[in-house]
Amino acid sequence: MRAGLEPLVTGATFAAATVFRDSCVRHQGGGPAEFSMSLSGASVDAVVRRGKFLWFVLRADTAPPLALSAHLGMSGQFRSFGGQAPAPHTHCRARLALTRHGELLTVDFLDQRTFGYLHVEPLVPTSDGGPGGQGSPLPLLPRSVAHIARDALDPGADSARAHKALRKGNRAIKSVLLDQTTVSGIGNIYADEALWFAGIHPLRSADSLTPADSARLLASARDVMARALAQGGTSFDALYVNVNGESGYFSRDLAAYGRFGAPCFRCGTIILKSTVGGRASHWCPTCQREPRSRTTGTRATGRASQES
DNA sequence: AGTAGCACCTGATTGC
DNA sequence: TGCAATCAGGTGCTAC
Repeated sequence: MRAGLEPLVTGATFAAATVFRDSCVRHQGGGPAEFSMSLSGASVDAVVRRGKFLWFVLRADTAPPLALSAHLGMSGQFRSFGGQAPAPHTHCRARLALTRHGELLTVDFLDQRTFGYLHVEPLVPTSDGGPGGQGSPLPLLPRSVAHIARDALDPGADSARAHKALRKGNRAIKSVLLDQTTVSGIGNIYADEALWFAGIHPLRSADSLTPADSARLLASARDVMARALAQGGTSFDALYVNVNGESGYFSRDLAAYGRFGAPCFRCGTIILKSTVGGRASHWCPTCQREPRSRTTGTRATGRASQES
């Protein structure tokens, strides 16, 4: 999504912003009026991503500099239209009108499940140093992204630090992968895929991983995310499309997620499904062996009954 | 301090 | 055909 937006909006200027559902700007203290006012006349210098957080860096004529931050939640999309835009879709929560080289550009924010949001907020110095994230020209992050760790694919990520963070605590390793303050960008699908590739059971406690385990796991996560990115993401239906409304193709290549009851591609064992930390989880009981109870004698937390 | 659980929503699908 | 229950790719707050 970031890569699709960047060439369209870099150098463009916001002319107007219309909010169709107030809750999509719920993090904007002054509501829709403040949101529209903050954007009006602002130009876009860059489009940056860190994990699942995306932001448009606004030209810095203010102190502190500002960004238009976005999170797509579960079902958010951006759709762009050049020239005359069609009537807004039922799920269109906000419409952004921009101009560039005298041309009109419309960017709609659609979101069926309304977990996504937009807001204009200050950019602050990063706590982890270096560039703000992919696409960023500045060592700054939106205030609401300051607590998010670097992306698994961020070339500037400190992998020694990531390995250490990944192996901390006794939570299920899958829960740690989903915790965006450890390593960001890994969601429920890519967590299951990374664990399958690395041969690690989702309920293994994080502190039971060896350094070799965590290295293999992070490498698997990077690999699956890079392959998904090259195919335009993981689309199951019309809810997950790019800025032109087109689907990605990675769902064809999933090895674990959504394959409950089907044979493992490595060993043929039937893939199981259960919940870990409240999230649907899929794994091969042969390639990803069940953790034995730990030295404390307690059972793995979050263990749930398996579906038959 | 760290973590589990729930709240926040809409809509498609499944089962009765 | 209708209605209720269930499920969905995320995050952050609250209560333990």
